[in-house]
Amino acid sequence: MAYASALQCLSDPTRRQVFERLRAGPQSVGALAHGLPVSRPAVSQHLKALKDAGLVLQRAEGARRVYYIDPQGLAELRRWLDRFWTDALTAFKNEVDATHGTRSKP
Amino acid sequence: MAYASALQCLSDPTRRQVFERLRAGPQSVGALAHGLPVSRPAVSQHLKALKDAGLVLQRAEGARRVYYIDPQGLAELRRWLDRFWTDALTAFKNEVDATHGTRSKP
DNA sequence: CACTAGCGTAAGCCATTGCTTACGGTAAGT
DNA sequence: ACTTACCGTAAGCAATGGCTTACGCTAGTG
Repeated sequence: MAYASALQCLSDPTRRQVFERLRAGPQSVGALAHGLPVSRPAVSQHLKALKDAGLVLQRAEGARRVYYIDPQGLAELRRWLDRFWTDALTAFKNEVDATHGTRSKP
Repeated sequence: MAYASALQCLSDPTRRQVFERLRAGPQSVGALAHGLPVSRPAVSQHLKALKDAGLVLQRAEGARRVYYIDPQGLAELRRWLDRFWTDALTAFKNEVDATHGTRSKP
């Protein structure tokens, strides 16, 4: 259940901002910090959290570290949400049928 | 951007547990609290948060309040994630093409 | 009209956490 | 080799947030 850490990561607005900036493509830490309302170490910590959650990957490019989105992390989150979605919909439909058509508690 | 509050809601493990219990179908507050490792008021507060985030709905059934999942909240979260997913994939593919095939910076 | 069941809300406490400053360590440039 | 750029980590702090106990209110029941 890695979606738990992913959800917790994406709950923080600043961290989500970092993640969304990565959506356009790979970026270095400094480039990410430039334009965000927090310091560079803060961005670094957010990136570590995102990496631990399996949402981003990293490659060294000289002295700078370039981060980019890990599709697998997003995929797992999507699977969880999709499963949840279908389950909730069937439960919803069942409830409508039970309440509407016949008696709900025989 | 209501997905923000939805994400923050689902980040807490206990609150997510409450939400997942609702996946099977509508339930009252007491029924939800029974079996969870927290007190009933705690569950009540979680339900309020989920309701404010647009993830659950409520109906009065005599003295008891029955909560159930709001498909719309899930739908919005799904839309956000899907959009993110496609964007990230195209960026990923573009990067692979640029790094692999031709020059990345003309 | 009491009395109970079922919830929501308020106040308070404690843990978590996000941010900053400060420091250390590696890579590139001169 | 010295300096600069770039980054991760540690420590410390202030704020957020989840849980509990206590209280008040409404809906049924005798």
